[in-house]
Amino acid sequence: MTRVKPSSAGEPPLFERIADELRNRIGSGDFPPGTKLPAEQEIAEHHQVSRDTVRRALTVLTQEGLLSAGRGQGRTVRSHERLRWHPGSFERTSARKDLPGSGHDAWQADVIAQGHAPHQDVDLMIVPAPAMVAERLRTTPDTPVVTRRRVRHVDGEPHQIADSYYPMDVAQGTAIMQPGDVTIPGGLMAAAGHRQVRFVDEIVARMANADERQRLELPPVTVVLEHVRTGFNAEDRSVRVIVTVGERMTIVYESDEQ
Amino acid sequence: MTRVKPSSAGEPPLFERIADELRNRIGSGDFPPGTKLPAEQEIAEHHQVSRDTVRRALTVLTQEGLLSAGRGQGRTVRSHERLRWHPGSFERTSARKDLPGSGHDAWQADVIAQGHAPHQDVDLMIVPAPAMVAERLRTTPDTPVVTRRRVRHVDGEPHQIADSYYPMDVAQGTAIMQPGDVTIPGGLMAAAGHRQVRFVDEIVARMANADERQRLELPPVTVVLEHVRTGFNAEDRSVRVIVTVGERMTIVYESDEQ
DNA sequence: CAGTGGTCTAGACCACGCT
DNA sequence: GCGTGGTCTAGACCACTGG
Repeated sequence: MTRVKPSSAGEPPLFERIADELRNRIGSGDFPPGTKLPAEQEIAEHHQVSRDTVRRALTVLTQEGLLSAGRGQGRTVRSHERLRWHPGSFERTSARKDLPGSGHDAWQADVIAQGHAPHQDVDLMIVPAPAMVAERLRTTPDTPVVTRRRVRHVDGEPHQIADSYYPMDVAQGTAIMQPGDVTIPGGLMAAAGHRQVRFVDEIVARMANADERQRLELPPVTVVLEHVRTGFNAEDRSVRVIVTVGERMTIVYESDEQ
Repeated sequence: MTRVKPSSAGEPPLFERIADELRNRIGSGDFPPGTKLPAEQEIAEHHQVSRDTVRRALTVLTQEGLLSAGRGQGRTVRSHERLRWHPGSFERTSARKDLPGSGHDAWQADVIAQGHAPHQDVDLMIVPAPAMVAERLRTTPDTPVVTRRRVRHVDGEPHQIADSYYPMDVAQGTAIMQPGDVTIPGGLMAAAGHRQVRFVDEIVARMANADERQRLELPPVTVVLEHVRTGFNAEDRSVRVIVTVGERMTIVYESDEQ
């Protein structure tokens, strides 16, 4: 049944119809998350099409984030839950959310509130500034900058990258240079004597690059959200850039209530 | 030259190396926007691989938004300019940006400021509420709602979709029901007697669906940004949902200066 | 080692745009 | 109508995972 007719007149191509059918069955709960799909061969015989046609359908669904991939593993329906992230409240309410001594920053508190377990790995490095960062820190590309590279995990799975970049002179001799996952009440910027009084956020959708695919353990050709926050101090100098990249997350901004 | 070696040991697959090479040549200005690439056959012969392998490389680049596609048209390098959109300022500064009688709303002013020509098509319809909208308007799916469906063009090309949804009782008998591209100083909500005092924005990256591909004239499998704004009135009732979907745009939020 | 997905080929036919 | 990209097939071989 559900037999797909060979490329009939005018209508959408075979692989697209197969993709649509599978997408519907996933969406309708027919194939709940965790379900292992039949092998490509099997689906091909079932629909009376070539294996390659089935592969094209499955590739589309994989790129949409609905299926996992992997040699020798078969294909599994992924959970489609999206974690909500509130970058707007990160700075403003940090004083309230950072329970002193609790060891939880605003992101971790946010994840816990959504019923999941957060965890992050942090690497402290000095690197030549990537072009995008250099531009925002108003310096020349390849100038050395301090970066704290974070991979944030949720329930043990890598979930988002959050790399922050500081000019050398800002970071030098402050808590910013402290390695590991440190939580400082009031935030690293304040500890460094640079109160962040203003920020600009830029949000973009794009494909993950090779580095991101590796750090987040993503299949090839995956869509990610990129959020770049540039922070300015009281002298209106940009003193920090935070690049956050994640798949399957929802960024949430709420207007100030009045 | 630039001859790709046949699938050698351990290293990345052929099609990926070809994709990387072309991506670099595009990025380095070797193939500036507007350049027409050689035909698939030609590239295949040049690299001594099958046409299918070349197609896979080109498909990746197309999905990354670097190339245009199309039967009988060849492949062209697309402009990679991203338009900046400031949804945060849309509501707050609308009073300043809506020059009375100028016929320009905040979005149009934003586009003009970036040196481009805006234009929008508006359709007024009454439709059953899509699940996502129903949820945010706190009603049941398929309840009739009023929608103003916009396609916003930049320099004559479709650029983003901006569909707003209102509960029937809110829209009834107000300027919201006025067809066409109307610009009302102060905004439609105010004209309808519902001052929007608070909003929640949700931002997601995903693949374009069939409807969006058609309205925005996108190739299959394209990444889009989706921005959903839910507006609340003084009684904290959600009275409007605006769904904005666009490719190659940057969403910008700026913190309030102090 | 059996089964699965990932890469690659060679060829066929179709649909569409351009000139 | 020619040249282009889009779909589809059949088959080969490889790389990885799991029992």
